[in-house]
Amino acid sequence: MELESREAEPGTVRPGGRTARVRAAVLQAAGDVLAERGFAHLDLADVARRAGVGKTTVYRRWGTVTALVADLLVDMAEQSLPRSRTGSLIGDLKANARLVQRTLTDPRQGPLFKAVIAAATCDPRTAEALRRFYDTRISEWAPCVQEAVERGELPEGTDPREVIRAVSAPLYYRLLASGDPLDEAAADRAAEAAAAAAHAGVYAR
Amino acid sequence: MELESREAEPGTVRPGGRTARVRAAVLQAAGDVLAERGFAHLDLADVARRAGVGKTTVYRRWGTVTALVADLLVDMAEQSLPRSRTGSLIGDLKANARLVQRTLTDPRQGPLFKAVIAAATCDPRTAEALRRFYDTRISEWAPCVQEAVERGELPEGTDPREVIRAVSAPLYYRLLASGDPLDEAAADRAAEAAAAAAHAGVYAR
DNA sequence: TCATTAATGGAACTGGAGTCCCGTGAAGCG
DNA sequence: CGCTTCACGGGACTCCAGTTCCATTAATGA
Repeated sequence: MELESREAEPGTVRPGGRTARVRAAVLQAAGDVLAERGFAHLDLADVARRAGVGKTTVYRRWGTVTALVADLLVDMAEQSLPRSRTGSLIGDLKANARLVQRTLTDPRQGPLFKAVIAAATCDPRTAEALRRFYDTRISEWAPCVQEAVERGELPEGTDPREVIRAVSAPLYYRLLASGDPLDEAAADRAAEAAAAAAHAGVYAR
Repeated sequence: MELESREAEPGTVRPGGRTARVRAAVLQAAGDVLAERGFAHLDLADVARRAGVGKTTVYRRWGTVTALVADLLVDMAEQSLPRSRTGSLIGDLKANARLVQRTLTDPRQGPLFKAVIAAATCDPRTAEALRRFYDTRISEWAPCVQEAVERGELPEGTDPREVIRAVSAPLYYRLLASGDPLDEAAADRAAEAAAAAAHAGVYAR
C-alpha cells in the first residue's frame, strides 16, 4: 500500500559532496550574520546570498530562522573543548567559569550565544537543541565535582550537575539581564560561590 | 531661528483621555499575544486589531516589536510588589526566590518574561529597559542583605545587590537554558546557595 | 563508466508587514 | 463653551520575505 509514506528530509539521502559543502557554507554565513548584526537581522535570503547558495535551498533545508539556529547549535556542540584538570575543586570550577566567561565575551561567540538564547525562547525545537547543548557541556565538567566528593572535599550525595550549573548561571544572568561587566573577577566569584554552596551541602541529597 | 526644532513624540502633548486608553489597550493586547503565542508571533498589526485600535496608531507610537516590549516593561516595573520581611536573612532570600519562581512559572508572566528577554537580546534600547527593570527590583530587596550585615549575620563589606542577583540567577538559568523544573525546591536551593556564598564572604569587598 | 534521481538554483509569483496621506474626532486651554 | 491642533483611524500603496515551478547539476550505487 505505502500510502502516507513519509518523504525523507532533503539532504539525508545524499549527504556527501555538494550537500555537505552547502550546509557548511550556510552555517558559517549564519554565524557571521548573528555575530555582526544579531538575531533580529538574521534573514534567510541574506544568509543564502552570503553563503553563495540558492535562496530556495536554504528555505527548503531549514525553513525558518529558529531551525537554522538550532542546526548551528548542533554544530557548536560537536566542537566543545575537553575540561582542564587542576587537581582541586575550586581550581576546576574557576577554569570552567573562565571558559564560560571567555566564550560569552568573545566578539564572535558572545553575540552568537545571545542570539541562540533568543531563538530558543521563540521556538520549542530550538529550546530542546539548546537544552541538549548544555547537557553535553555539563556532562563534560560534572566529573570534577564527583572527584571532589570522592576526595572528601564535598559532602556525600552532592549533585555534580547542579554545582556546574551554579557556576554558569550568574554569568548568563549578567549577559542577559543585568548587563554588569562580565570579567574574570565575576567568573572567579561565580566559581567561589558555587564551591561555597556545595561545601555547605546545598546541593547534597 | 528655531530650525531643527525637534518634533515631540506623539502622545506627549496630550497624554490624557483617549491617548491613555489607547496605550493601555495596546499594552494589554501585546501582553496577551506574548503570553499566548510568544515573541515570534507578536506582530503590530495583530496587536492593533486585538486592541481595537488603528494599525497606523500602533506603528506611529511604537514602531517596532522591541520598542513595544520595552514599553510593556516600563509598565511592569511600576507595579512591583514591596518585599516581605521575615526577620532572618535566609527567610528573606527564600521569600524573594519564591516570588521570582512564582512569577516565572505563572502562565501569563512566565512566557512574558521569556519574550522580554528575547526582545532585549535583539535590541539595545530594550536591553536598557530590562536593565532598569531589574535595577528597581534589586534595589527593593537589597536592604534585607544590608540588615543582615548590620545584625552581624554576614561579613562586613558584603555587596547586597550581588547577593540578590545570586538568588535570581539560577532560576533564570533554568527558565532559559536548562529547562529543568522550576519548582519551590529549586527556589529554596537558590536562596540557600546565595546565603552560603554570602556567609563564606564571596560577595565581600 | 553510466543510469538514476536527490538536491540545487534561477526566476516568476504572492501575501502580508510596514508606510503614507488625509479626513475626522477629541484633548487641552482660554 | 468654543477654538486650536494633536492624535487617531481608514484605506491605498509599496516592497520584500517566503513560496512555487521547473530546468540543471552532481551524488550514489551498480
